[in-house]
Amino acid sequence: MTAPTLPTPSPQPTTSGETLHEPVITWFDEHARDLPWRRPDAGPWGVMVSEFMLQQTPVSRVLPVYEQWVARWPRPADLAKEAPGEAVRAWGRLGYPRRALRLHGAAVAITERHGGDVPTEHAQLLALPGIGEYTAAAVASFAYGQRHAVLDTNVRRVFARAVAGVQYPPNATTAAERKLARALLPESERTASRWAAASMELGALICTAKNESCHRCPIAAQCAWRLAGKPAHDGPPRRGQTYAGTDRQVRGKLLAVLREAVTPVPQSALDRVWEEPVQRARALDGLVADGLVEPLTGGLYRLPLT
DNA sequence: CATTCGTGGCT
DNA sequence: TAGCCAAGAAT
Repeated sequence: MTAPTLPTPSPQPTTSGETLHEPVITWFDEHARDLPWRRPDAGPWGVMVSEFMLQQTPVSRVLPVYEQWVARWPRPADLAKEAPGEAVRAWGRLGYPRRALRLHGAAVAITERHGGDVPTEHAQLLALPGIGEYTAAAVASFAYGQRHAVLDTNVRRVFARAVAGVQYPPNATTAAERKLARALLPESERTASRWAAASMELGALICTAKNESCHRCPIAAQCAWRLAGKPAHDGPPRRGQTYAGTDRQVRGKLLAVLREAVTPVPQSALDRVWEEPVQRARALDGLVADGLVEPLTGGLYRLPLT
């Protein structure tokens, strides 16, 4: 606190990991949300279930469904022995129901190939259906405390602002971002996994896409974007996701009917969800092709039993 | 590398 | 109100 006898650092990289880790982790220790998948009793399977559900889906919507899932299927083997359609039904209205199918498939693979335990190796996780670069790193880091660059949309935004000095990261993850994430990764496993969770939480709570709260940010003083006067994003506008009138909307309506049905549904019932017959048929075909819907003889449909 | 794939709350 | 946005993966 006194006598700054050390020479002023002024390092080459304007933002080193050391200048970020400590304040962000300290902030996290104080402000982290108490989420069920962060509690010790969640275990690797709970972490994995949460990661599937959180893909493109807000925490608030995941919470109730997560609780139901882990209560009903406390281990991968419990889910594996269910019909895949039950996973789709229990997915409810979380969206992107293929995730439910993939999570079920991952549970089957874990049961068959890994003795029922969520694998610990990044490469093994990556080989499971529905697990990509981000989720593999997240599970390895959050569930097993390993040292991985966990690069989700929140972390990418934090890096874009704090380090690159721009408002938003590129549309798709770039090699430069991966390189930066690795360079900023703390040396020790323990610190690296905390850093992963902390930097993600910072993006989710403080360094948000809109209405960011710089006044509460632990690294505001070093943030390149803020220091530059928070310039607005320039370049091509980011493609908005349209929804109304798309096949996705039709698929959603079709699947909603099938989720509610206890017995196979006749074609006529599905026809009522959408007027336009060509698009309706295309959407239903797509669901069948994706394995989300099982066609039976006699024009009946149901959620997949196998 | 660009698209596709749900859903609902918020501004 | 009509976008905009939310812990991506697969193709």
